[in-house]
Amino acid sequence: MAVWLLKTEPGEFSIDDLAERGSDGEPWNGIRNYQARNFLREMQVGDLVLIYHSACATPGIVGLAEVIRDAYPDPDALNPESRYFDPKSHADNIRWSLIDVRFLQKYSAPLSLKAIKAEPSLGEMKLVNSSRLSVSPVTEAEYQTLCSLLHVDAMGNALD
DNA sequence: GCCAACGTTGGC
DNA sequence: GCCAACGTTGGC
Repeated sequence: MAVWLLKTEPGEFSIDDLAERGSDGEPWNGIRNYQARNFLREMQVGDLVLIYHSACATPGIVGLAEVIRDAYPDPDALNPESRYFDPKSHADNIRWSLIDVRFLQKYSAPLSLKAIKAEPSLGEMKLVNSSRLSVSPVTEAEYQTLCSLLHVDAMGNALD
């Protein structure tokens, strides 16, 4: 089971919005970057997903989700009415993919980007050194360190 | 709102 | 296939 990190702007779609979706989950659409898309295609049902809030007052990791549907072609790419319309995609060749995720946890104490950057052993995180990538893998070691800083277990439950 | 970083596009 | 122009991301 792999661990990933997905960015979202809370003004667009926040961890609270994901929580409201409950077990139905949410299609994580709108990824329009090849590197990010390729990571999406590697994701599998059951993989864990750290949810990161960007472009907000305190950017950081705010919660945990899980993948509930493997990557599939993004129908928005074919819809001229969609903000995610892609004129270069065609019905027999859609360039973009998405996955579905569902809410697991909202951390009572989020982990800020500032705190992540302050931890030397997290210096190789894609989040840190490839800062514009909206979908990125998290290594097992990185995940353990993050959980430790968040004071949670691997399933996001608070440790006291 | 500024702007640095960087991915994408398209002319040549 | 190079690279300048352009658009987007996202921290600050």
